Parts: sequence; C-alpha cells; structure tokens
Amino acid sequence: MSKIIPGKNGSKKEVITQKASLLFRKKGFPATSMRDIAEAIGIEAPSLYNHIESKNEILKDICFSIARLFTGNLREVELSGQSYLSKIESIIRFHISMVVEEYENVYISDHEWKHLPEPFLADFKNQRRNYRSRLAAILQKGIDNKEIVIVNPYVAVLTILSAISGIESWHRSAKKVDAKSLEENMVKILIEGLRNS
Amino acid sequence: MSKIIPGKNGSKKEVITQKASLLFRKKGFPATSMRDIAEAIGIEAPSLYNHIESKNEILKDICFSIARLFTGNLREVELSGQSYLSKIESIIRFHISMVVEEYENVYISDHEWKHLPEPFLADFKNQRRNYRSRLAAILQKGIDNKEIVIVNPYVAVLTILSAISGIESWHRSAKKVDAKSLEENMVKILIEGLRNS
DNA sequence: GCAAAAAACTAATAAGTGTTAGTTTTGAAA
DNA sequence: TTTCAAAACTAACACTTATTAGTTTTTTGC
Repeated sequence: MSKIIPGKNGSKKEVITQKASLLFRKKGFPATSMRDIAEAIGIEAPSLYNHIESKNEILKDICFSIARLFTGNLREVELSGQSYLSKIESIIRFHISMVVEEYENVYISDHEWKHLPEPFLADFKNQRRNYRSRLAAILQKGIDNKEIVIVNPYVAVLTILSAISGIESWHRSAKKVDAKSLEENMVKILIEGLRNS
Repeated sequence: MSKIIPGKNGSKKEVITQKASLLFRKKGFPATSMRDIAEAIGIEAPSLYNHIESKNEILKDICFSIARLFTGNLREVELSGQSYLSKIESIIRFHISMVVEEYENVYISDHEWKHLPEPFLADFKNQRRNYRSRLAAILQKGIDNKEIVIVNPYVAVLTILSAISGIESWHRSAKKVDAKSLEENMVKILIEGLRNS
C-alpha cells in the first residue's frame, strides 16, 4: 500500500535503519522481528528486502557507523596538544554528547554488538579493544606526568566508559536532567576523581 | 538417559538456573532457547519442565534473587551509623563484590530484566527506581552535610551504578585485574570525585 | 500517456520457538 | 524383588522466525 517516504536527508535504507534502531534498543536485537520493523514503518516484512540485505546488516551498519565516529574523535584528540587530563575530559564530553544526540544507536553499539555475525563480531571486538587500549595509554602518560592520580589505567578506562554508557538508561527518565548539567556533573565526578591534587 | 546430578548444595532446579544463567549472559535471554539450556545440561528440552515452570520463571528467579540481595544490603547500610560518604563507599564495595562473586546473575539482573513478563516487569522496575531513590537520598544528605561535593545526586547515582555495572564486561578479561585492586581503584576514582575537600 | 524501474504485495519455505501429552526409564524404599 | 514416584524420553503442537519467489502496484523519466 503505502510507500516509504524518505525524510529529506535519508535514503529509504536509512529510514529502515532508524526505525529498527529504536526497536533494537527497546526490545533487543533478537527479540525484534522483521515484522516488528516493517509494522513500525507501515509496510510488510518482505518489502524491507528491497532496501536492505538482511536483519544482520542493519545491526552491522549501526554498530560500525558509531564505532567510526568514536575512533575518529579519538584520533583527533590524540593529535591535539592538550594535557592528558584535558584529553580524557574531551573524550568524556564527546561520549556524553554522543549518548545524548545518538541515543538509540550508541545504546545498540554498546549492548547489542554481541549479536553481530562473524566476521563482523571479531572485527568489532578488535576495534573495541584497540579503543580502550589507546584510552589507557593516554591515562598512563598522564599518570607518568603526575597530572593524573596513580590508578590502574585499565580500571580507570573501564570506570569512565561504563559510567557514561549508563547515561542511556537514565536518558529521558522521570527525573529530567538536562544534557548540559548531566555533562557537567559527570565530568566533575570523574575528572576530580582522577586529578592529582 | 543421564540424570541431572545436583551439586551438594543445589536442587535440580538450581542446576538448571545456573546453567541458564551462563547462557543468558553469553547470548542474551531471547536468543537462548530451552534446547540450548537442555543441551548444556545434557538432557532434552522437555525434561526441563519436570523441574521448572517456564523459561520466564528462570529469568524471574534470577532477577528477583539478586534484587533481594541488593535491597537487603541497602537497608543495613541505611541503618548503620557511618558518615554519608562511608555509606556510599560501603554500597559501592558491596556492588563490586556482588559483580565479582555473582557475575552471571548480576549481569542478567542488570541487562536482561527488560524481558521479564508482566507483572514482574513492573515490580522489578519499581524496586529499581526505589533503590536508586534511596541512594540519591543518602547522597543528598551528604551534600547538605558538606561531606560530599555539590553535584546532582541523581547524576551521581547514575554514574556510580553504571560505572560498577561495567565491571562485568571487564571481568575475566585479558588484562587480569584482581578483584581487590579493582575494588580499590574504582573506589578511589569514585569516592575522590565525590569528596568535598 | 508510455515504458521501465522501483518498491510494494501475497504466498510460501524451512527452520526454530516454548511447551504439552503420553510413555519409558531410572533409582530408591519396602 | 517389587513398587512407586521422580525424571528422563519421543512425538507433536501451534506459532514465529528470516528470507525467497513471483506478481502487482506505484513512481519516475520521457
């Protein structure tokens, strides 16, 4: 019946991905059926295949596009001339803004990646490990430099990343915390915990 | 053929729950089939129903037993005479020890609860909200008391809880961080970030 | 308005889902 | 050794899954 009407800035595939993203976040990837996605758009399930290759492809696209954004930001920060603690702060702020602006996609890239089929799963896990290592390296340099308090850098990376990723579950909750004050409060707690004063 | 051999301190139901827990954590609840669980134990799927009521019941048992432990601890801490910052520290340490000791179950209670069927889902969400409110209340008193730096207590609760829940993804990773130093490092980062110095 | 392409549709497939029914095997008490 | 319940089994049900094939409708470019 009805045809997919792409928004101004989005192919039909992108419309599907966006709707799917919302459902994957709400129900989880395995619990979301192609019929669910189709219904949310207003077409029949098989029609989706005129635009996408498979259900897995949607997940793959979401996970890797988000990973690309984080990796890109990390490279920029690494090349910048800030202090190590400032670099960490920049990365924290980027993560928070990503969660606020790309809620659904970041959530999926964080929680549903395990359902990626091989070989994408291995690739994704590699990128993840690499990202964390580079973050730990920045922290280590900050510690050597006495900018940052002596902590196990891997534990610090873990603490920071997971603290931020938890915003998702809070996002748009009853206790409305606006994005800016969320960011400032979180940065305060995490950065003050790391500062060597 | 083979019969379930219960461990010394575990009924057959508990053996099933434990195996299921491992699979739910690895693959997610919806992606784990009763046949998967049965195979892991070494029996056929329908045999499971001699011991459990349904797949949902397994999830329900896991989520609520963990929730009970956390709520119990919170009550104890609330009644104790420690300073507010110490209360927060105690709670953080309890959470970390729970993640270390009850890895699978805590993970599921954290990530798979959304697949609980009603009315358990509503009940669980209620308990969750209640727990967080009580944590925020402790923080608020610490802030009023000038023990704790001025932050939005809800953001602080969020930051703390999600930081800890992220340990799961680190747990038993390549970079072996032993439980004790994990705890000390994490407490240092989070508590120093909150201390009003 | 006509032809071609894009995108919707219906029908169907093979595989997998949780769960029930009915039956046989097992293990322990008598 | 017989008895009986607990717990395994096989077969099957009613549904849902992602996806393909083939067809019809809709949109687009001329």
